[in-house]
Amino acid sequence: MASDTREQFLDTAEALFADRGFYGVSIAAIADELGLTKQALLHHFGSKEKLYGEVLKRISSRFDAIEAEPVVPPEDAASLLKSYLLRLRESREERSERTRLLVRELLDNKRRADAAGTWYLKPFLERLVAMVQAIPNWRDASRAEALALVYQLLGAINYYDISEPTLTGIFGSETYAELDAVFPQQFARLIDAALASRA
Amino acid sequence: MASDTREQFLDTAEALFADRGFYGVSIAAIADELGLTKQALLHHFGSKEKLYGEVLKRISSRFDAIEAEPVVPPEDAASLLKSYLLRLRESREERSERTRLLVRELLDNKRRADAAGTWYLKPFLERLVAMVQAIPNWRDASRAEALALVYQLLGAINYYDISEPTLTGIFGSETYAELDAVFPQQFARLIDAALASRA
DNA sequence: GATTGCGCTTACCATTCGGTAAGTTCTGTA
DNA sequence: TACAGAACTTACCGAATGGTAAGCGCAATC
Repeated sequence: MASDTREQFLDTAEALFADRGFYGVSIAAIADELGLTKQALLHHFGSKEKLYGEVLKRISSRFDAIEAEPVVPPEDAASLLKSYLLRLRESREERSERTRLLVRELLDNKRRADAAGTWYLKPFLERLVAMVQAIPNWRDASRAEALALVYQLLGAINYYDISEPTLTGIFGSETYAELDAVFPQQFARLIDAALASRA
Repeated sequence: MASDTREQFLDTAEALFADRGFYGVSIAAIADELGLTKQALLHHFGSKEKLYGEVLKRISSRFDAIEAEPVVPPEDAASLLKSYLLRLRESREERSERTRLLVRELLDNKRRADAAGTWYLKPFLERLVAMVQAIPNWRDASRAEALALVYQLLGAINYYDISEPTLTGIFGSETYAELDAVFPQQFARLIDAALASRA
């Protein structure tokens, strides 16, 4: 059960980093969560930076796993992309923590470019761009155009994902629930409209 | 020149908080930037939290300023919203710092809900929702539906805004420049398509 | 049955953190 | 010219930070 502790450290570190950010979490706080001392953590990971790096690495590998998923029955390219994006959205429950961490990394990696040198998003984005360019309307679109579209759609999901506390704060939890119920349909319409926008 | 120093503190604090986050910046670092001591900062603001609160307040008031801007010639509601969103996007240069800070606040305000109790985004969002509901196609849309749309469009912009370092890191600066050139047109098309998506 | 190495702890350290206390220097005012 | 208050500074402080050093218990190995 040696690597079990390691895995538990990575789990709670991921959760806490997502919640409070790199500088907002002390290694002692992470260890406390497991009833261990911070030196136990340092024993396994060497330093806080390395722990953070391993958390990112693990997320990266999970992205690859999503990619590798069988992409359901071979439909036309447009509905393939659509179903992929909708599936991405549906997995919010399990994904929101990762999204928060990812957005924090987007904000921070200018300063800590060394650790982020892995660019774990790259294959994910490439895959999406390829899916867009497989759609007839978009065949003649440049890579940049396809990427712009992809990024706008991802932004629509991810920005919403990190806004739950703020939105409930502003509008109250019942209005937020209503919003959350409506969001997927609206997003589906947005995808359709965006993909059709290119004559 | 008394309030000048105050204003300078707010400026550099805003920049540093946007860059590194609340916990990533010490008040000493902010003061150093101006060649002053952290006690000078405390003299003006009392505490780090209060300084942060004032930074948010100032951003909030700037949002109101954007709102209050004359909304150009009275066109139809749809192009009104479109031009507003495009103007919002165009001001990215001056806005990106604010966007980063805002996104950090979206991520953090669950923990620091007291300071964020102002919900400075509310009037801004309300205004956008009203603009959507003024559009014929969207007149019968629920508030939640309109809000979902608004939030998706805002997400498309803001998520992109905070991704510049990552995107240049992944694709190189020349590809990013290409992407950045294409983005506004693509966003304009996204708005059109989204607004038209409702029959 | 001694030894080795892993998982972990206690003890400790220098540094940095936000914040307090007590001046000092300058400027405007009566 | 005396005084008040604003704008700072130097000098601290206790707490928390990330990290080092050394050792303890225990299981596996020879």
